[in-house]
Amino acid sequence: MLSLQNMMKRVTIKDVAKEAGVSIALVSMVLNSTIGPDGKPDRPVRKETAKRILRAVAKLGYIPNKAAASIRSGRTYTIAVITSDISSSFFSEISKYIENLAYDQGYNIIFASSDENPVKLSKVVDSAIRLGVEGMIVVPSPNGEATFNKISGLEIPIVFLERDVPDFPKAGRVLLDNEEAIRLSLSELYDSGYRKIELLANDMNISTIQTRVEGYRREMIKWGLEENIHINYVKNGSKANQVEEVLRSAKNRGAEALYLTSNTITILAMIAIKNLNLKVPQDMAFVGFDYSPFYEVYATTVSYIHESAEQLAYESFKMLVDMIENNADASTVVLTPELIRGNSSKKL
Amino acid sequence: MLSLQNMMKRVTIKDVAKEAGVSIALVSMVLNSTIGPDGKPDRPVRKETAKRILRAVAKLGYIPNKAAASIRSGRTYTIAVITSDISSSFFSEISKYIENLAYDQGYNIIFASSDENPVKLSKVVDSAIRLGVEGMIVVPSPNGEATFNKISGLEIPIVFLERDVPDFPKAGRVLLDNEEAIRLSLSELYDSGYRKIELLANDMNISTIQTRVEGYRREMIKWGLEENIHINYVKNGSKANQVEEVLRSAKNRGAEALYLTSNTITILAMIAIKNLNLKVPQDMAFVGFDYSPFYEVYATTVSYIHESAEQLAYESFKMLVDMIENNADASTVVLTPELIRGNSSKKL
DNA sequence: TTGAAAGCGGTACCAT
DNA sequence: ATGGTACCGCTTTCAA
Repeated sequence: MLSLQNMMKRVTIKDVAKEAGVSIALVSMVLNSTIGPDGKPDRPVRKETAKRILRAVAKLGYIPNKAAASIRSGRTYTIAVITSDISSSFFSEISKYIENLAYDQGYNIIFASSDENPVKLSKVVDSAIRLGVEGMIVVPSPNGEATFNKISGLEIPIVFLERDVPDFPKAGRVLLDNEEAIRLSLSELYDSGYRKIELLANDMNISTIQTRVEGYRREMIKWGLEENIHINYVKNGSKANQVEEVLRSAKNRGAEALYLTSNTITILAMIAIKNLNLKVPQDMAFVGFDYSPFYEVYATTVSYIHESAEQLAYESFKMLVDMIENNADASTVVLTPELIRGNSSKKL
Repeated sequence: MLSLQNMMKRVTIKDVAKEAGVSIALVSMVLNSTIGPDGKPDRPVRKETAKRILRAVAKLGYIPNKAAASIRSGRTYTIAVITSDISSSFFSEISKYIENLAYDQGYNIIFASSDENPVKLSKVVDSAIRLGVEGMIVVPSPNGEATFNKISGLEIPIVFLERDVPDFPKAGRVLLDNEEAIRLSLSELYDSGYRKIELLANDMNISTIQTRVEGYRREMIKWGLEENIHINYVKNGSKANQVEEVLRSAKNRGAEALYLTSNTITILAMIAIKNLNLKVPQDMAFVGFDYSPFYEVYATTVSYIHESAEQLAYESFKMLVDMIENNADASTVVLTPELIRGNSSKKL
């Protein structure tokens, strides 16, 4: 029966109308009617007719053209999800959850990566706008303010995920309680007896990192360990061997433990530690940031700050849809991190 | 200046035409003109006028509505990429390459995961069709034939990536030379002195796995090792502890090495081996399938069959675009695998 | 309960 | 080199 469709032009609403012997307006009505809370369709159509139309739809294999629908209705039911890198395990996990949520609610998702690059960000955002996205969930990359301004200027709702951009009243936010994350991470190391705790961070202009760096400084000072403060920046996009250099120096000056400030940097540090043949936690202890499946194959079980990808996905999607459909005000959701204990931060 | 746009309706081609004092037809022309090989625009428009139009575009911040364009032109410049799981490292790497290629050529990509589930596959495909994709790159999941038939029935070009579906003349294919992959993998183990080589595979109804299983059997027989043939199937979606069970039995019957048939199964095996405290390669040698960043954090360097994600992405995208734009016939590209040697298959 | 027709934002053809 | 206008497939009044 599929062969009937072969070589035929795509079937349109007109074809369905003709087949069912009704007007195209009626077909549209029937196809867009939903069952209301009272159990009946929300459109006044005779059951008979509706059935005839549905039969025609099935017979012809009609698939509505969303583009056509959207230009008239003004709705595209499409949102963009822009992370720094869809191929990163943490963000791709979030993406997957969002994808599934969207599916269930009839939204389409456009995924894109900013590559932490403002030019690329601007390009992908433009493309999303051309496609008519109704909202965006974005993991802000450095120096993206101009682009975010553009989005706001077009009145497109935006939700910042996992990283904040200051002075942006119109954006929703789903963030981690960074102060708590810092406390959890550093206390774990401190309580295990480590004192020479160094920080490792990506050298990126995003507020999340700044907060984490400041928090580190504050905690260390609180413990009277200002002497031991060492903040190591690694250039964004660095490979493991560059991190090895950093760790070698740290080790030379007696570093015992690492406070890691992001998932990316955690993985790089793990590789560097392995390549330097350092034993964990004896030669170098650490608490990582965010779960990664990489941990499963690592020689030592990893302690890390856990933020739920599923919750991040759920909150951001819900907030965005609320902004789109109910014109809800931008709000901020702060998630509480959790410490997962492995051997990488164990007391010696 | 952005504030000018605030609270304004989205600017359309009409506004640009008015601002520039020309007709909308001309605006469309100018915006769609490309620079030909002779260095001049391929549309006859006076430079002066063109400049004026472009200025108006910039001033108003005009962004064309692709949906509107597509319903008239019939082109959406959108393709779907459907892998088994975008959050898997191998496929997300491929996805990223395709994304970048698409960008450069003005195509938009819709990503989706089939979750190796025919029902989910059918859903994501329907949604892609509604969005008007002009072609699809798909990693075939088990029992997807009905869905692939539907796509073909609609005359939508399709390229199968990395896995084959037999009896599908209309689909393009970008595959690995499986015979060569099998030879490379098994010879490496054989040449290193391993004889009790067992196979580990996902229990999935896809031809790629069948081919690899048959190849294993053939090679083992060729070496007079039919006694040692052991094919271990692991249910799709299994966790590492289920693989541990399998490996425990294998070890008990004296298995020395594993021939791994996919990236997923490789990672599961690596985790299981680690959890069982087996030394690699002394207690258990293996050759993995496809690169994964996971290898970087593993205690042993990993030997694996390498297929280039970049090449896979390039070939499949190129083929699909050729089918879309030039009505090219479906063809098959077979990529040659390479063996990357690590210590996991070293001679003892 | 149903149909006619306007119109969404563009593109493509035909005139000029 | 430029403009007029039909038209793409659908939704949305409005009238019947």
